[in-house]
Amino acid sequence: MTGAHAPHHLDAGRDREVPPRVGRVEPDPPLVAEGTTDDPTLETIIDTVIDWFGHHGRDLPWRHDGTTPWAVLVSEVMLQQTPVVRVLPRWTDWMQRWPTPADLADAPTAEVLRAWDRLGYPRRALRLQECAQMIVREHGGVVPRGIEALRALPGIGEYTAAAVTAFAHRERAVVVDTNIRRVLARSVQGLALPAPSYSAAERALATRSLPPQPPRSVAWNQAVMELGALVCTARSPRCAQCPLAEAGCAWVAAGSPAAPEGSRRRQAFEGTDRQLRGQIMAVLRRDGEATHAALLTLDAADPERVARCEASLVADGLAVRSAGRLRLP
DNA sequence: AAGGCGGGGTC
DNA sequence: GACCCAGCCTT
Repeated sequence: MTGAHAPHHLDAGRDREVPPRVGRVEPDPPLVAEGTTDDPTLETIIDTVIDWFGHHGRDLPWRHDGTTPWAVLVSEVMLQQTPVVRVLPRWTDWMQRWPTPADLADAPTAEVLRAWDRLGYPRRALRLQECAQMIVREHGGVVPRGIEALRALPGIGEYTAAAVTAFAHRERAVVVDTNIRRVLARSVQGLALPAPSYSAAERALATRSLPPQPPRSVAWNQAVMELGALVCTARSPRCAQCPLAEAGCAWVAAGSPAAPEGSRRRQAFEGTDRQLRGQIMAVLRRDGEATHAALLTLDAADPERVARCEASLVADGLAVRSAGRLRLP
């Protein structure tokens, strides 16, 4: 890490001169890579969004020049379903404590779970440590290159493999997260929101939208994700501040139609096993262990549920039984 | 394709 | 109180 605190435009600035204005300011590279396009509207969108990122992108620490591929991978895992602001302090502490895969591989798992704190989905912490161990054992302690090798690591799926390829290795990758899905759904497809489940058609659209070569592809990955996070948000999109509103956004052009009345029932959380598991893990993080009797007080009305959750935590490797108590592994 | 899996901020 | 968040994994 250089320690530099260059304001904004970190990645775009490093990868490519930011175009001074909307529109094409230089010829594109030959369209050799699969999934590229010569659609002028799409080209305008790409240049516009990259330019916007140069001025408005956040100065996030894992974007700093010199951040190791491992540190980028850790950030991506932490960011799986957890907002940036909550990840920031945990990531900083984590990387200071365990800077390399070998460091994390050798750490006591109980300490790993404690350091994960309340980021949620603590199975991710277990998988991250397993991931570090696999990197040490099978890749000489170095984060491997290539989507296939990355996806073989525990906890690394399609998105994270692509994100590590783009943001750590600076190679071309089809990165599609919830932000990018939403920006493409609106700006290209004219939809208020993407469909609930990710489709092959969306993957094809993202592939088609991706510039043919790095560093421009990487700048696009980063910029479009940031636009979705800061401007083209799920709930109240800030279209007045959006560089695409008058540069070809299909949704705005269509009059920003509302989403069809969605009956997507979300899972409830109150009263679920997921909630109780979280409460049990909070006790274990604090005390290291707990008796069954103590855990029963978390839901005195339903001892079966407590027992079920304890058992599932053990089955997941998040806790172990020892001397009649539940404790961190 | 659907459902489980945390936790907290926001509207 | 419902919705959302740089998803992954199993069924």
